[in-house]
Amino acid sequence: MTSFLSTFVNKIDSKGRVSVPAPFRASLTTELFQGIIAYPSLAEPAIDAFGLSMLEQLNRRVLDKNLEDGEFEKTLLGRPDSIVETIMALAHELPFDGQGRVILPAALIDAADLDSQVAFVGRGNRFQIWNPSKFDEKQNEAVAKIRENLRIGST
Amino acid sequence: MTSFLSTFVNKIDSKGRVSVPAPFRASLTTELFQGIIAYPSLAEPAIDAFGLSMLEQLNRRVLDKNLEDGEFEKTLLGRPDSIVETIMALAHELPFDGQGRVILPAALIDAADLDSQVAFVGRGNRFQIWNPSKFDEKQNEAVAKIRENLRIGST
DNA sequence: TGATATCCCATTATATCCCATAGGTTAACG
DNA sequence: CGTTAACCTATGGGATATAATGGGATATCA
Repeated sequence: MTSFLSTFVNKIDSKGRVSVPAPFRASLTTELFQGIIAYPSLAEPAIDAFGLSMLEQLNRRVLDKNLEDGEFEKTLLGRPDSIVETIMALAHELPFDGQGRVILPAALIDAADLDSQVAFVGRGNRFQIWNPSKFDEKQNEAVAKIRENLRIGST
Repeated sequence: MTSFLSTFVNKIDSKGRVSVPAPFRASLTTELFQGIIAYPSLAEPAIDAFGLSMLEQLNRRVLDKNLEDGEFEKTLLGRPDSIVETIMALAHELPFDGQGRVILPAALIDAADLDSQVAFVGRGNRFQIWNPSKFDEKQNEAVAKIRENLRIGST
């Protein structure tokens, strides 16, 4: 099972390139497509990302479901509101260059409000890309909330 | 598994030609027919498209289903009202030119209300061609709906 | 033979390849 | 045990390749 851990902050260079942290790349060495799938998070101001096989798993599940229902028409018609279809349209295939960098498309830069530096945040089976200062805030809030709950629970 | 991802906006030139995005063409390199199958979406103001092998796969499944149901008459007599057969009649084979472009027939231009620019929208196992501004609306609605569901689900 | 579609070549912006360097870490070795 | 060597990661930049697009010339068809 591929697994993304820890947080790394890297620079976006003048050509828009940014190094994917080596430990994350190491989790993707077995992927056929050497690169990442990335799309704007629908829940947060960040980019969600993982390897191609994760996406294909999603895709195959949709197709299999249609076919096993005998509803192959759905493959033709699509389901305009399906989450998977919406994400397919938003997702980008970002290949690694020889040095393990990717170029983030403008749409993703905007969605996560990225600047010169980006934070790669491990989330287990996927990872996220954040504006480092926004992530700090988010993280502090999350930690505070957990501590608050612990405090209440322990009294 | 061929898979169409992301959204690309390209121009229709004065001769009616439009480049199919290189990543989509790359997903079709193994196809016998070098081009796309395209038909007006029955669900949305857009063009649905994929490679020939996907069409053949669907065709085969319809035939198999008729035969295993013992409904041989359907194969011989046809079911003019079946979705698959209706789409067969609406579909166009659009070959790539040397530069990977296709010419969209007037019927498809009309169906999707296309103008000088078109959006190629990856949908996993197929892709769509939209008027870019109409697609923006559609996509924004879809994202808003998903966010709404997330918000409700998380409370 | 006129209209439409196909082939071929040119152009420009962008992305990719390749090489180079700096810093840090690990390995090797006297 | 300390010093040197080898390596890897992140980063930078010049040269090259590719994608999208435009347009002239040729072929095809009714």
